[in-house]
Amino acid sequence: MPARLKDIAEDLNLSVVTISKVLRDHPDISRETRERVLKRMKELNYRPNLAARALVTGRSYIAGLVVPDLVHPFFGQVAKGLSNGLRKKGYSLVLSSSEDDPALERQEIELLLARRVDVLIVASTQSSVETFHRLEEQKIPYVLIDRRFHGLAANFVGVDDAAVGELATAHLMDAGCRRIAHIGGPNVSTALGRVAGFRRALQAGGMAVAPEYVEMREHGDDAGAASGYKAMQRMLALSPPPDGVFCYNDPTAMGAMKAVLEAGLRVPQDVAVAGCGNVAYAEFLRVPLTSVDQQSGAIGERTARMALALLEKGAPPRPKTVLLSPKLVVRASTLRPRR
Amino acid sequence: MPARLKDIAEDLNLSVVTISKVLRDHPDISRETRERVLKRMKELNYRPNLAARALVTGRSYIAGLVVPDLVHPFFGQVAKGLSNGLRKKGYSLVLSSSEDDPALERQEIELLLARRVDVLIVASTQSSVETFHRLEEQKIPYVLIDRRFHGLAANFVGVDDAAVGELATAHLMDAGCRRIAHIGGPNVSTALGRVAGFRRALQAGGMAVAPEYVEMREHGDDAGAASGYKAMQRMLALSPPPDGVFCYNDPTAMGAMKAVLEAGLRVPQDVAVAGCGNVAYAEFLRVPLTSVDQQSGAIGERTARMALALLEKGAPPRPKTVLLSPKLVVRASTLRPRR
DNA sequence: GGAGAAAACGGAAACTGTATCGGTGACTGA
DNA sequence: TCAGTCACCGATACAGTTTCCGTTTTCTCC
Repeated sequence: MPARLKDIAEDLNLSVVTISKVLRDHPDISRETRERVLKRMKELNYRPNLAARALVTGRSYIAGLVVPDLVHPFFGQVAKGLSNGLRKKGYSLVLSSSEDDPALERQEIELLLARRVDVLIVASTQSSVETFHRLEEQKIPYVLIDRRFHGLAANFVGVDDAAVGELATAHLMDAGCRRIAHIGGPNVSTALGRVAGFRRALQAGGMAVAPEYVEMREHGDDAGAASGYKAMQRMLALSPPPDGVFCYNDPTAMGAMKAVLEAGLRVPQDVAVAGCGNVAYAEFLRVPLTSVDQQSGAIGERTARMALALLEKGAPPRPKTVLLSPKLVVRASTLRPRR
Repeated sequence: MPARLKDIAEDLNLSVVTISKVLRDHPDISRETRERVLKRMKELNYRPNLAARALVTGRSYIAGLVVPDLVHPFFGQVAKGLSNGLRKKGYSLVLSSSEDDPALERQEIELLLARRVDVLIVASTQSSVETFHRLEEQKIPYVLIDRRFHGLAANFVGVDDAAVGELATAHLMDAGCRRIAHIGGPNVSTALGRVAGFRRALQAGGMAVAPEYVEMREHGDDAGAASGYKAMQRMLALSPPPDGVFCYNDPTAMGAMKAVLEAGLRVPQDVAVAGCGNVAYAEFLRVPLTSVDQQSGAIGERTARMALALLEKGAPPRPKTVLLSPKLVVRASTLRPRR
């Protein structure tokens, strides 16, 4: 059994209150007693029972994180940044994976609430905002990351998805592509934002958006590669086929690239490929992949900052939005000679 | 404020004890009261305060996981498998990243202990076993994963690292390589096991182990690619250079491959390359990479099983070891015509 | 009708820590 | 000498739940 305040108190003929005060650096303890107590604490290697503390203070010093998929490097990076940011203030991170299942996500959120987490951070797969309205009723501070909801005024940290789409598409146009396609993702804000940026960039460049060049696919991120592969195969059968494609994310882009190469075409000469996410290994791919960096580390860090601010300063009158600017990382998959 | 047992009790003119019993499906409650209580719980959407419960039962229903790096896909997969396995029994996972820093790891373990986690799961970066002896003194159940310690009898789940080395090396020999090199990792059990397997396979095949063909590198996993790149460059300057290389992990292999290609040599014809980890994108690399699968998903799942067994059945008299068999996944990077 | 048992419920302590407020003794200053 | 102040410490009352044991009521059966 681990030592308790009471044990130390008895050993030293003091009251638990005194020990507790030492623990919390309360001023009205003499230097002498403080040292005796600290010494004894060390000997017993005492650790306060945080569950007990949470019970009385009403603060658990736990943040809950719910992500759709831990294996996705993006969420891994976010979790890392978050964990590092929170650690400094003594917060722990409890992690839930929703497996891209809205029902499971709700259930996990319930569990986290039962644990009385101080703040909730979620990359949601919900299609409705009801869950979050409930959180607001109960005044649970929460931060949405990556994906957000139209019409829900919530604290949010993520990348500017429209800018992602614009950036990649403009770059493809710049690289000389004339028939630019898009392979998109499921029906969440990220995918919608990116395709919107894609359209906007094409229009700004005076190019039409051919409907057959746009395909939005419902898939988990893990199936991205297979999904991109199939979509690209279909597009290559068109005549004329696209000569550039912007993909919702990097796995999708990898699948698309595979389809292009298998069809006997070259990347980037025949079809230029750009992705999003800037995965660590983008450089080592078949053809090194041009990708839009989502700033995942920064998202984690900014989210930690926002979460801590919520806890320390209370909820701001108007929820804050942090929109990070994406950065284009150009590699061989779009590097083709200008003509 | 969330509802408490007391609130429900007062509303219904019952005692908290009764409500608590309903909550835990205790038999001695009439069907009628049970239903009244459940109804009221639903109305208030009551959730038991798990911190309070933990305090009295002494069980937090929390498992602590400490990994060196969340971004590494291996640990992401383990965390996912673990989280899924534990969820079924109502356990949550609190996550700490040690950033490959032994001191930080110890500190995080302390924090988890203060939270009174029921079980600790750690992929340790410690060089000494002292931390774990302390855990044993305090009778904290724990499971080591991935990396273990010579001379420490602890519950362990991981892959058979010697088999990893043997499998990859034997395969390279089989592919006709005559001068096989190894680029190894830092001084932890995984790297040591793999190099041991490497040596054993060579000896079993009647080949000598040239010291200049073996390089063990201290690096975090993130720096793996850079590290593999440098090591390979050095080896290619030897005469004769190796014609096959088994790398500690996939990032290292990617770096090595880059060095080979930059030197104007071909993979696999001039140098065959094998890695370990079987990362999701191995198929899409410059040359699709042959890799030994570490069974990361299975590790997570088996660890969850073992952790739950520890909690339900108590610690077994002798710690158990689960050694998973690695599987070789052959791709183009070692596929060369037999002569 | 009364013993005994079963069913349904509740009182009180316990878990470990924190907050609040009050108390004690020593010293100050007039 | 005595009120006032300060430094230090402790009694008590929680926080929300479980557990142990006890009580009350009803039922069964001879």
